[in-house]
Amino acid sequence: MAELAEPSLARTKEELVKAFRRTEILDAARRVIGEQGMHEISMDRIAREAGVAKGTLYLYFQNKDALVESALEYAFQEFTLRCRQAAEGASGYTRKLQAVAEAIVASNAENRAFGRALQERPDLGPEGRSALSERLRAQVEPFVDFVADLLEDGMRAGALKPVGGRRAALLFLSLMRGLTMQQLRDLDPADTGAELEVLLEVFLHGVAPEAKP
Amino acid sequence: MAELAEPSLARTKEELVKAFRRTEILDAARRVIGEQGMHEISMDRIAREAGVAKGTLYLYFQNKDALVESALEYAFQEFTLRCRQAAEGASGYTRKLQAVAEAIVASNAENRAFGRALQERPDLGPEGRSALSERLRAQVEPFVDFVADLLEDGMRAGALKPVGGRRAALLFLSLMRGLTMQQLRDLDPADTGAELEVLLEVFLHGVAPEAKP
Amino acid sequence: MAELAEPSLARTKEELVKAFRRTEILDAARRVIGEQGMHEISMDRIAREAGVAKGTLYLYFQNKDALVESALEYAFQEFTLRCRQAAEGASGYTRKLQAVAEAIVASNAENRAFGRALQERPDLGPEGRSALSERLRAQVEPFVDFVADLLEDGMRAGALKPVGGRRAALLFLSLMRGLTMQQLRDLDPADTGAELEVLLEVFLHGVAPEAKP
Amino acid sequence: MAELAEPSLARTKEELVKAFRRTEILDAARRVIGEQGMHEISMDRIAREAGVAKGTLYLYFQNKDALVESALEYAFQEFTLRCRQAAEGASGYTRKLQAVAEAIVASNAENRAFGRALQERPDLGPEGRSALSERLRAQVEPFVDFVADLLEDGMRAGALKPVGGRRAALLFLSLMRGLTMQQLRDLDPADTGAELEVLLEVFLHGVAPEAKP
DNA sequence: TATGAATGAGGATTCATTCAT
DNA sequence: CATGAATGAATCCTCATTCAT
Repeated sequence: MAELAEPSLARTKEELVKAFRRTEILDAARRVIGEQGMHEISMDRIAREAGVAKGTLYLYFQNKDALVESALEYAFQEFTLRCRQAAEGASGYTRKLQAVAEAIVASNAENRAFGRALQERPDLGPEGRSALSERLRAQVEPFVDFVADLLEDGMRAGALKPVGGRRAALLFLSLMRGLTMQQLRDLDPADTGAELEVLLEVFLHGVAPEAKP
Repeated sequence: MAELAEPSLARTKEELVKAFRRTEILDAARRVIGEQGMHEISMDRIAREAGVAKGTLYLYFQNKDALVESALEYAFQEFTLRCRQAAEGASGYTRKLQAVAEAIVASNAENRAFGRALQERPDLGPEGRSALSERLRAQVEPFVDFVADLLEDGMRAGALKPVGGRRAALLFLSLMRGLTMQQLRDLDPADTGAELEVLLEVFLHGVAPEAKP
Repeated sequence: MAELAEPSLARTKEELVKAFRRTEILDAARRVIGEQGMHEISMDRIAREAGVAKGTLYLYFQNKDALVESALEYAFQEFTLRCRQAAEGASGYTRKLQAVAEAIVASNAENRAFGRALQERPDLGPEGRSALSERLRAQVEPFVDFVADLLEDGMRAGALKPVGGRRAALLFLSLMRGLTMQQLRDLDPADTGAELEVLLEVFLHGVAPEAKP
Repeated sequence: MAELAEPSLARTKEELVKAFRRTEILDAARRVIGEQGMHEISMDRIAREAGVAKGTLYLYFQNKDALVESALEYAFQEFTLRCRQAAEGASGYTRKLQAVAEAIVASNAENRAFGRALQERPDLGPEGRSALSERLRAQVEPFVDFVADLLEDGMRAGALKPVGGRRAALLFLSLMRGLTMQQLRDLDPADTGAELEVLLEVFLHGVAPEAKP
């Protein structure tokens, strides 16, 4: 019986190894992207970072585009998951929002690739609907929707103006992106919390002083 | 006399011609950046667009990076000027802010290079303080300050919460960048106005419904 | 006893299996050569066609050149055998020649590898006396001699001008190669018979002494 | 007036230089093909042989295929021209044929590329109708026709059996190809003349109607 | 000063071959 | 023995930069 089981076990083991290697490469690619940006990376550099030969990359990915794309997808998946988990772990619409915001900040602090990708995606714009774009968009859209749903829950609860969940989500994410880029550039991690607080305050209540009736 | 004057005139004329050529090249580069993005451009393409030989580019710029950098600087200068003029042409802090926002949107609609640059700058981040970064930052900072001043005027007049002009400016510009990127990607120009209105509303008053006393 | 016998039997069996595998690989290689030509084939493709792993090929052949060479040798052997059998099955010099010609045409129709090899051998020429060349020549020469003998039989019987069997054989085979290549390229199989008839007519009546009544 | 003429002169000079370079590269490619065959050549090798940088090749040819194709075309053109001139310089159908045969032999002796190409063309066969094939075929067909016309002239004069000029031409060229390959391989140049004589003898008396006394 | 032909370093990709399992 | 993942040398091609004219 053990003998019968072995092949399937072996197959599973090999698949695990294969999946592990793939992930190692994606991790390496993510690191390189984080350091050099999406546009300056070379297969050589990724291979060195991953500790494999150049040719090996082509065993796991059809070509450079596919590899980069997968790496971004992978980075984004992790990022998304983290944000969703953060939201689940909090109760109340405002706290959920704050949790997501903190997850974004933390993700970015640990892994620059996502911030880079957010910053550099070259495939936006009408002429840029490349294959790369398609797969990434398939990741980005659900995430925007997730934030939008979060905000719409708040609206329904009367905690939010009815500006439309998706619009509000995009505005919120724009603000977060700005913070992310400050982080990438020069922000002292210690200050990020304070900045985030201001950001949420402004998002929720605006910069104008409250009208006194 | 004409003969004596000519050399100096010629020199002046030559300088004019030289400056003109430089601008022509920068314009061409800006167009190419707008079309293909910062990372896909080639010296060949710029030369063709500018109607000069490839070698000529190196008479006016030390290398590709310097040329691209100058082109972005140039695009940014024009953009900045336009925003300042818009602000000057409006009275009252809120109207000034709106005017600036409209100038940003219009700039972007007419010239994609600036939006592209905003989107793709690969040189941010601590390790990315390349020569390119330095010069651009020298442009970006004063512009942020300009917006910050605008907002601080509002604060002083009681029209703004005291969140700090610079912080408020960065938040505002983050929101504007989000809109800019939507524009680049797919936004119907007709809708941009509506989106802008929502954006300003949120920036000023937030998404939370006003507290009812 | 069975146990004692087994090892030798096993060895024999293994040898059979080994020989069989070898032949399978050669067959696969021949098919691939027939489809893609000698120069476009890859070890990968051969392995896939043979249904074995790439590494296995190296258990049976030292390297790609040796494998390709053996495959051509193998194809040529079969071809040669077929021609010899065709000659044996016919009586009379003219009929034998015709039978050989038909065997060549048929071989080529069924298996393009030989025609391909004939067409593409890159190793001819003084500087090209590669290892590949040597082994193939060891196959080609006897075949030319076989045709030469056939023709010399005819000469001896007075049915042929005394131009020398080997020369005549080479001329005959040149003509046949031309027909083979027409076949490879575009010849309608139905027309091949007619072309062959013309070919033999030209060859025979050129070399046959004029009949003096 | 001289000044007006100059630019056009300069242009002509540059064009000459350009054409010269192109020819130099084609010559180099032809040499390399002659030495290593069509399939083993690399752009590196051609560049070295031509004494230019690798990149330079791409100024004159779009890619490797285009270069190889042009080189074969070039080699074939020269070959064709030589054969036609040989035919014009001789009178009488038999002498013309002999002159062409000698031109073929001489071409091949001086320049192996043509023989190689004849030997290796990988683009024959139904599946091989590549772009390369098209251009080469456009060269080969007229040459076959030229030989066919020559032979048909002989037929009309009664010096040839009516087997069809094109068929006869293909048979003749098959025989010549055989001789060419012998040359490439090992034939002593001194013997080539004798072989050629036999070849013509066989070809002619095969196709010539039998003299009826 | 302007040109654009020439350069060659650099990058993506393929594939024969090896070797640990 | 058989496997097929891993390797890395080899190859095509691009493009920023130089320099003779």
